[in-house]
Amino acid sequence: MIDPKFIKEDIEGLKLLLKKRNMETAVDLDRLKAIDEERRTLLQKSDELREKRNRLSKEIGQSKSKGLDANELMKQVQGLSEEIKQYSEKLASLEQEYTDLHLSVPNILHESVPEGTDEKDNRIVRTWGEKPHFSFKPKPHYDLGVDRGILDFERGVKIAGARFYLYRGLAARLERAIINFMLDLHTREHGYTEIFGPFMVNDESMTGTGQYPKFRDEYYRIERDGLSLIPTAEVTLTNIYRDEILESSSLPVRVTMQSACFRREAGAAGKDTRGLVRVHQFQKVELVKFVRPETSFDELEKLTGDAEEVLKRLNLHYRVVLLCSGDTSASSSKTYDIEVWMPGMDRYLEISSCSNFMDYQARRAKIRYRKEQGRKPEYLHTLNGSGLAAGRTLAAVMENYQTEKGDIIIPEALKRYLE
RNA sequence: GGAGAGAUGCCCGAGUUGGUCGAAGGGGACGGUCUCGAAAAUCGUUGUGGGCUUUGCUCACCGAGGGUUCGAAUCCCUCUCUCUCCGCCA
Repeated sequence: MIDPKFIKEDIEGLKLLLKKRNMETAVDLDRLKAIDEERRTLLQKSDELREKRNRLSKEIGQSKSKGLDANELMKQVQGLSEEIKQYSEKLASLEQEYTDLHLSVPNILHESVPEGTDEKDNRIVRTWGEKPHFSFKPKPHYDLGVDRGILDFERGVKIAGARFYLYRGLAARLERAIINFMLDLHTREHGYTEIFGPFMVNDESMTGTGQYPKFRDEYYRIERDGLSLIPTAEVTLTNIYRDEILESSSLPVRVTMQSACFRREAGAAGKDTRGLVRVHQFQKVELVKFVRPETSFDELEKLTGDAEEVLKRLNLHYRVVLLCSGDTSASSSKTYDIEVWMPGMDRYLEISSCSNFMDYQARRAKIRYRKEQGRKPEYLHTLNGSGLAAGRTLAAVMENYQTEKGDIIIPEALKRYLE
C-alpha cells in the first residue's frame, strides 16, 4: 500500500506512475480520488453526530442520577443513533471500495529504475566471471541428471503429478550441501539471524506480504484449515513483525530462512516444462531485512551483494539485471534479478530477485518502528531477496561442473559439506 | 479430539449490580529536583489510528466480528487465540 497522502494530494503523479509501469488500466484513480473525498465528507458528518450522541447520553446519565426525567433526551438520541447507523453502513461500503482500490495501486518506483515495457528493457548492470569453456557439448541438467540417475522426473510425476521430481543420491546431498553452505555464509559473514518458521501460514500473513487477496490462484490453500503453503519464506520472515512496533536501535534486522516453496504456476502451462526450472515445490534460502527508511536503497545494494556472494564462492558466472519500470513487480520500488549462466541450457536463468519494497509492504503488514523515544511510530522499509533458489543452484552447479563422462565435480566451497 | 479457565494500555493488573472509564494501582522507560556523580527519595510525562477551521477540537479502538440499549471494557451471540487437565503423538 502506498502512502494515502499520494491519493489525497498527487493523483496526477500516480497516473504517471501507472503509465510508467505499463498498467494504466489496473486502477481507476479518478474513482479512487472521488471515493476518498466522499468518504471524508461522510466521516466528518458522522463524527459530528457521534459527538452529539456522546454528549447527550452523558446528560441522560447525569439527569437520571439526579432523579430527573430524561425521556425527551432519550427520544432525541434514539433518532441520532438511527442516523449514525445509516452513515456507518454507507461509510463501510465506501471504505471497502477505497481499500480495494488502494491495494491495487502499485508502489512508487525509485528514480534509478529505467523506463520500459517488459524484460527487453531491463538493464544489465554488471557481469561477474565468464562463461566456462567445454571441449564437448555440455548437457542441460535434466539430461545429465537423468543419465546419471540422480534426477528422476518420472517418479516425481507418478508420486505427485506434473512438475514434481525426485532427487536420488548425489543430487539430494548436493542440494542439502548448497543450503547449508548458503545459510552458513549469510549467518556467519553477512550478519543474518537464521530462522526456522512455518511453511503454512494464515490469510493475514498472506495478505501482509501481498499474496492475497489478488493473486489467489497462484498459491496452494488448505481450505479446511484456512492455511496456505508459502510460495517463499519471505511470507514467514516478513510477517514475524506484523502488527508490531520495533525500537530504532534494533534496526536493521536481518533474517534468513530455508524453506520449501510451493507454487501452483497457474498460467505457466507449457512453459519451462523440463527440468528443475519451474516446479511446484522447491527449496530456497530467503533473505529479509527490516531497515530505517533512509538506508533502504543502500541496504538493497548490500542484500544483492549478499546473494551474489553465493555465486562467486561457487565460481558460477552470472549477471545482475536492473528491472525496468514495466517489469518491476507492483509491490517493489526497485528490483535486481541475478541471472546465472546455464551452459547446458545455453541461457541465463534467474536465480535470485532482490527488491526494496520501501514502506509498501510495511504499511500493509503494519510493521513500524520508533525513531526515538516519545516519537510517533513510522513505517519502516522491508527488503527481500533469494539467497538463493536451491533447486536452480543445484541445476547450475550440475551444468557448470559437468565432465565429458557425465560426472559432476564438487565445487571447492561445497566440499566440506559433502564429506 | 473431550472438560474447564481466560483474553484490558510497553509489562503486571483493577474494573463485570451498564453512565463523568481511554480506563485505578504497581512496574518499566523518559524528563526534572536532590547529589561531585550514582543509588535511594520525590514530582511530572508516557497507547494506536482517523477527521477537521491542526499550538486546539473531535471520532474510533479494552482479542475479532455482530447484537441489545438513550448509553457497553462491563449484558447477549459467533469466531479466534492462550492456559490447565485428559486422550493421541514425531
